[in-house]
Amino acid sequence: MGYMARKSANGRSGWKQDPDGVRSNILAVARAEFAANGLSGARIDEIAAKTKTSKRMIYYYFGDKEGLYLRALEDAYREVRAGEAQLELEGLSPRAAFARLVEFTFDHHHQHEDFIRMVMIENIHHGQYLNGSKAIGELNVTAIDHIARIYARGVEDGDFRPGLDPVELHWQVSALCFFNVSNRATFSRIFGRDFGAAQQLQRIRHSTVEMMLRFVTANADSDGSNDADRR
Amino acid sequence: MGYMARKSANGRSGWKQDPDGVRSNILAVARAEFAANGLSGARIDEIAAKTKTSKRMIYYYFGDKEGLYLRALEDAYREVRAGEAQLELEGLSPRAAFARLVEFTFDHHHQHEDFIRMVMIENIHHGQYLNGSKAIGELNVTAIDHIARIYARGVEDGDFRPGLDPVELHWQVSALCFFNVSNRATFSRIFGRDFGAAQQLQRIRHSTVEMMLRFVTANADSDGSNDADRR
Amino acid sequence: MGYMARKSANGRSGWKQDPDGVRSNILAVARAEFAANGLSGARIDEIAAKTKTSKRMIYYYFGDKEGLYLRALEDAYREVRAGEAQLELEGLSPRAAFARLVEFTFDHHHQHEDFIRMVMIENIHHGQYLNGSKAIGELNVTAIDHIARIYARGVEDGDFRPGLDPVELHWQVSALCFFNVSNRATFSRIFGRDFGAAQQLQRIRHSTVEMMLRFVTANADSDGSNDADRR
Amino acid sequence: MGYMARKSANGRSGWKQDPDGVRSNILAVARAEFAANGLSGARIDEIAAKTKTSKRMIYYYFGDKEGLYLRALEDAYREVRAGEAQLELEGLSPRAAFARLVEFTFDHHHQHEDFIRMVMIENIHHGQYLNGSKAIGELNVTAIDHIARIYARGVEDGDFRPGLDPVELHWQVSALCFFNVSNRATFSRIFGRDFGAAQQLQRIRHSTVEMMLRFVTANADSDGSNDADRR
DNA sequence: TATGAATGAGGCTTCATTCAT
DNA sequence: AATGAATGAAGCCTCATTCAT
Repeated sequence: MGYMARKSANGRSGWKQDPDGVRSNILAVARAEFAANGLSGARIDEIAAKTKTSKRMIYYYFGDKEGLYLRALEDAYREVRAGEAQLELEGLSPRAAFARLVEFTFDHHHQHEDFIRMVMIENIHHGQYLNGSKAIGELNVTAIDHIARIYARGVEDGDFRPGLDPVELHWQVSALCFFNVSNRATFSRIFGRDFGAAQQLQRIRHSTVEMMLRFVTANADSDGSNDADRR
Repeated sequence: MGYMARKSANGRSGWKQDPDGVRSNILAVARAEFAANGLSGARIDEIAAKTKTSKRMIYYYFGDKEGLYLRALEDAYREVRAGEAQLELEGLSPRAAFARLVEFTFDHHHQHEDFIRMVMIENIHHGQYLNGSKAIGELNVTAIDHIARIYARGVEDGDFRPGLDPVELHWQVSALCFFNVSNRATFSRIFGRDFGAAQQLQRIRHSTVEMMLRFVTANADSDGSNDADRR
Repeated sequence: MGYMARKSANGRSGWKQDPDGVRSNILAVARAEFAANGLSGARIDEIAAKTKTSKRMIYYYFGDKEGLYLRALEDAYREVRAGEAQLELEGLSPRAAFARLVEFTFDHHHQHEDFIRMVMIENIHHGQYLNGSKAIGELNVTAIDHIARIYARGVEDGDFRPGLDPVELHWQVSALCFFNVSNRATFSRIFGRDFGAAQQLQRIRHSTVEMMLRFVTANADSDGSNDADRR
Repeated sequence: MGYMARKSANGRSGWKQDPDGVRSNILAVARAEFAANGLSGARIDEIAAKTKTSKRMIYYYFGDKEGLYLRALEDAYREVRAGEAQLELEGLSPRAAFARLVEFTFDHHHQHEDFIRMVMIENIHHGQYLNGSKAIGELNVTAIDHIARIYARGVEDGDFRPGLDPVELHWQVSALCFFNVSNRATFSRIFGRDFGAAQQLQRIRHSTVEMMLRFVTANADSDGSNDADRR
């Protein structure tokens, strides 16, 4: 729609040409294909076929397969981060906000399997494409903001124990939520249980929230953090 | 080594004929290559070149690329499970044993990056090869035993709260330990911090143990598990 | 020639781009190679080498070896049927027309050994490729027309006996004419006589016409068709 | 059974070894495979797998694939000729004997599809293997005897017209009977009729006999053999 | 006589990419 | 901006055959 405006602006509305539309169409198809098959597994021909345009246009706009992959990857991050930005937590208590954040992350990951898969694929490639990306830097700075703010409020209130690192908290939440999507296939196979089933999902979602809350909560007594406590 | 014995047994050590040796040599190379490049990214020619034998023998023993991949995957599971079986926890208290188990899992995953990558790759393929594996069933039955036993002892002692599912505990430990290896590349890039650095690793390892202990510990008071507690 | 016209039409005769020309060139070469060596005996490399274009184009236009084979087979049928359509029999008496048809078939088969060989090869493959062909249906509908018309006229005139099936007549003519080409090699070897020699060919051609005429001719007396007549 | 005798003769009946048995087992399997798939289409591995012995033995006994093929081809001829020798025609009238011979040939070909296919395949190869065979000469001399004798008797009786060539008669009978098996697949496909169906087979069998009888029968009047007769 | 292991050569096919308009 | 035709390089795999015992 943004590009529609631009199109009519140049007074050529009868035209078939629509650069931005073509680009985003290609990107959407590419992301799905890369997510489904990996970088080397995806086929340019297949992507082109599912596109509204031709194979030649992919090269015209993205240079080569790796260029297309990188753009699709960046795009996936962009969309997911935009979704996360919607989250409204300011009115809640630190505990409630933190719980909400974990639940949201859990659900969000669950709903964006393509994104999860793109990240898996990029890690398979040792993050080499992301390392070469200029665009990725600006995208993720804010990812840590939510959790840092909530945690700070919780510590201030005396509800959360001090000394924890927001990035590590984010790391832990990510691990618990990401794994549930990324490793579902093998885990389900090995343990003969469908980890994608609604009920199972609910149980794990609940445990995840609980686990994170227990981790940040300021205990009256021991904090369980030193080896002496193992006894 | 089994085949070495056989080889020296027939007194013809200058000889080529050694099926088991050839097979395991191929498998070792294949695992490394698949782990490094994925299924479609790995090259049979490359694998063959790094082998003591020829490309032809790969087909002789494994049929095709997918057959080789599956065997390499099964083999990776087999080796990792064998390593886990070494763990001695019986003499320890439940808390100490549980902590030890988590540390072990963390370290073990860290030391077996190829295995982690094989599992990632298999998940990229939606677990389709593992689903077709007959051998995988018997391999993972015992994976849950350790944790189930420790947890049971902890509950008995009153140290751990009852009502938790050992498979889910295993799932959580796995998530926290797996993610640290699998997503290190992208996470490091995005947050500008090296999550593979020794110090960082130690911090996360410690937090992981702590998080799991806090999760299972029977609290005198609140358990933080219900929504009402969020307030 | 169709494509030559197109080529000169755009005034760029030095040019490579000529899909139809490339396609038909490949098909012509492929037919010859398949006819000479069979489906598995023919080599894509060999076909490509004899082509004006590259091996890659074979796959571009025909998908795979079997696709190429099927098209070559269809093409062989198409050409032969087109040749048969040239036959002008309307001015002749039924006997003369029938004789002419048999002679034509005999000569035509003789002149199109590649076609004969393609049909042999396809029968070696149990007709499986032809069974999968959509194009073949429309090609052969008219094959029976000539003979049916002539036979009808002959019956009307009282020259031919009624009750015969045009398809079976066609079958018999085909058998006698086809075999002469298809089995010449073994027959010549076994009976120590060159069945491809001009004189021998003439004798057999003559006998074939005679045999067919005797078969359809309405006899005044006995028709030789029932067992009682064997005596 | 022949070789069993020889085996016990050498007093080694406890042995597994049985050269002739192994040989004939290989040959039987090979013939079936070659007949089914052609020379280049057949697989040595496949043949070996269906054998009671190993692939190595094929090379031990037959040298190479072509050697095996030639022996299988010769064997097929041998068996078929032996079957034909069983035919008893002496007590019948020339007409009845001739009819019987045609019927027999028709049925015999129908029942020995593998033989038909071997001959087709050998013709695809321009008879090159048969040309190199020493054994084939002695096998087929007698093939013409039956028909020559019957024809001579018929001419003597005045029943058959003189001047025909027994080899050509054999050629015509062969053509009509062979084609029915060899080209059944394509013919059925093209004319949408199952030429292998029992009823259809009976009709063609009957026509074939009739056609040959009409061809040899001495007519009172015209014989339809010269061009003048076409009018 | 018999055999499992091994193999070089060559087959078919796919892939990302560029050409020429 | 857009395109159908064309392609070199390289991938996977199969085959008949031989080796060494």
